[in-house]
Amino acid sequence: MANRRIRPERAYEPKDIDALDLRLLTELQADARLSLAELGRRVALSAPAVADRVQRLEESGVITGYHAEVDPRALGFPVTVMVRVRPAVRELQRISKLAQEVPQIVECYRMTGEDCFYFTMHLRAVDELEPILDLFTPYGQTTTSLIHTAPVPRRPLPLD
Amino acid sequence: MANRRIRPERAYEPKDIDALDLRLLTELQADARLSLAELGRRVALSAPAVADRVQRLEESGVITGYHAEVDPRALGFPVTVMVRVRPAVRELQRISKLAQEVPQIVECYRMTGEDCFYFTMHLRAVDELEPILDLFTPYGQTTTSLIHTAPVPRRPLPLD
DNA sequence: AATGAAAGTCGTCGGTT
DNA sequence: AACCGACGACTTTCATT
Repeated sequence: MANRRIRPERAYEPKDIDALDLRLLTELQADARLSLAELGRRVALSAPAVADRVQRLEESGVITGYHAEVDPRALGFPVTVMVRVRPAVRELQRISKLAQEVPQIVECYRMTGEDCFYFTMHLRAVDELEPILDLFTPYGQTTTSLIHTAPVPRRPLPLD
Repeated sequence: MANRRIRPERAYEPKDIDALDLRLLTELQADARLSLAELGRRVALSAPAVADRVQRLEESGVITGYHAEVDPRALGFPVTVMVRVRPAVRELQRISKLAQEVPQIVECYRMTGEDCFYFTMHLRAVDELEPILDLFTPYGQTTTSLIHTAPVPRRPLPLD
């Protein structure tokens, strides 16, 4: 067998993030459209100082993006589905690739356990479900759940 | 048994969203900090017109927020865990409540199937896992997976 | 429903502490 | 690392179409 060296992702390095950075991150997680001036008022810093810090957080990869959150139902996607996949042997890559190619899938993760993939998708109707699942069944066993409610809707990381 | 009337959430109503709105939503999903002026340039509309439309999308609940996305690992949460819960009888409410109360949990959903809750959390170390799972085990059976990678990192709803 | 113009606010840059 | 001041850009409001 080939000598496969495993290269772990760079281990966790606590970039030097201070309490002020955490406050800025908390504010921006709650409202990404706050002006730099308003952020400055909230943390008692001038706008240029805030701009510097935010730019540093972006460039160091702490902030990875700013996104409007939309309600899929309001946009004609009333059905949200979570699918777990237990892959057949040697089909891991194919499942990753398929997930990337199906636009209705808004996230897919690889994890430990038998069902080592899961993905979430938003559909215009339940009719859309079967043809999508049929894309995956050749390469693994799927378990599908319709999402009803969100006891905890997506919320920010607590940074206190 | 009491007469329990089930009130469904208001059925999906296609709010009048036109192609221009969808373009604005696509832009704001990709970059929530775009200025109204820049949005206007991209969709060939004046800044006040964009401001009107965006405000309408916010007030009608299509846009539910603007959030900075952060990398949990860069902030000292190198462990991401997905937990499914198969509740014991009559313990559904208690599980919802617990999920709300554990700050490391960043989302929790109720769904169809035997494991009818799932939640995701970010931890500073695997040591944190056991005490959190122990909060839930009195009320249901948990299945835990460590998340490795994201074949599809969170991405916007396709609105074409 | 969108535009153009005006007033106030904001982002950015250079220089300073 | 943060502040200040200045200029250009942006946001917001209002009158107009």
